[in-house]
Amino acid sequence: MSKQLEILEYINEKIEIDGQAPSIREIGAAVNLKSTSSVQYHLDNLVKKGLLSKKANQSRSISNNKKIFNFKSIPVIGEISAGTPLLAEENKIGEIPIVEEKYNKDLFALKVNGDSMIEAGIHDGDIVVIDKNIEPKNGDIGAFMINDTEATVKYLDTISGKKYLIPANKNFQNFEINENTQPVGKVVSLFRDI
Amino acid sequence: MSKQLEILEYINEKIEIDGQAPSIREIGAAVNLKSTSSVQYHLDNLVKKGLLSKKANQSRSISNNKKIFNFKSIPVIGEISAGTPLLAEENKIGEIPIVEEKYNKDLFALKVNGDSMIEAGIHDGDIVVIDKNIEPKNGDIGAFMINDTEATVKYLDTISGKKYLIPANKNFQNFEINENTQPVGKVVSLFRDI
DNA sequence: TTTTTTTTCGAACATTTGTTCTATTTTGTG
DNA sequence: CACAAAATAGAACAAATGTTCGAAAAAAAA
Repeated sequence: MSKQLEILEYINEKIEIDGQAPSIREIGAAVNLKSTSSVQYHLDNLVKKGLLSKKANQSRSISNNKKIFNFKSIPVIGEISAGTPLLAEENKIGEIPIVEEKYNKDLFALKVNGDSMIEAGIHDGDIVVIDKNIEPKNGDIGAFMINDTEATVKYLDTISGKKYLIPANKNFQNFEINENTQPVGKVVSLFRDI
Repeated sequence: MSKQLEILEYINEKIEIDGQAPSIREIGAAVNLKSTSSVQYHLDNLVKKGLLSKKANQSRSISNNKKIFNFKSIPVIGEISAGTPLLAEENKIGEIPIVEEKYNKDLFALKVNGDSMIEAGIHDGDIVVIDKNIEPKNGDIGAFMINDTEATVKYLDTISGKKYLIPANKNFQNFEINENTQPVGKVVSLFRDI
């Protein structure tokens, strides 16, 4: 393997493991180059090739120029303990990753319970991502809090002037929205482990 | 805001933006502390509290001790260009994030085309994650290459001794596996934007 | 107020680290 | 082989950086 590649791989590995780039001398030691200038020589070439960046006169400032996919994570909410707010830490059962472009701070995820939405392709155990920032409109799938104790995922629609939560399952009944039903947000995506 | 918090936030911000921790003097300049030892004083306390870590005598080695969710990404394959291998770079239409614990190098994702699996809750446009490392068994949902030109997602099962690819849609027909049908892997999870 | 504790400063020092220069060695090529 | 190019070494230097100490200032407590 060429020295250049060896250096590149060592740097990437070091950044991955330590979260910090190595110093010139550390690189030299790792790839068996006894002189810092030998390392500099290869670093210069790697920078010229556009494979690395570094700041002048700043220690451990090497960074690789890979296209970076940045991910954020959002909390996953499971069963809701009585009397706790939906997003309380104790209801959290995990985190799921979201690409940065889709992320916003009003996103969270809910583990779906039951088969009431199975005809919409939402299965028991699926995790749905909800955007609190988007109020579900007629025809949307949304998350709703009922009596502050239960979170449910349903279609929202208006029938003869009245608003209903509508399951996607013939075995379930529509539920007329009352003052104890609060919209939480719109379902924007879905995850499933098979 | 307390100096300690101010320092903590500056460090986190700096790491986020630069991908590299600040030096003691940079911190001092940012939070208005004229002496490096004043900064050290607060850093020591933050380390004692367990909020930060740092390596002795190593520049820019401060790291925050947040619980880190590490994410990896896997390629998403769209339409397969004729004559190209399934995972060819030109067939790639994006990346999706995967939590590190679930990740392995044999994972990739496929954008689903059509409604043939809709009764299994897999819709047109969904993205299914496939593990090339797991050969689909009877009853599993798997990805298969047909004639090296088309990737399809179907149930696999044996009927009267013959192996079939079985759609989850009454309007589609079973397809008997022949020598031009190659299993690619098992479908292990699913993503959908709604 | 007095006392104690917390916080800040200044300066000096020791390492670490990046930079630059020239010379030597190795490698590739005609 | 002779020559040129690429790669490595060595050393010296400058700058960045972490560390430590004692004293002063500020804030909190008694």
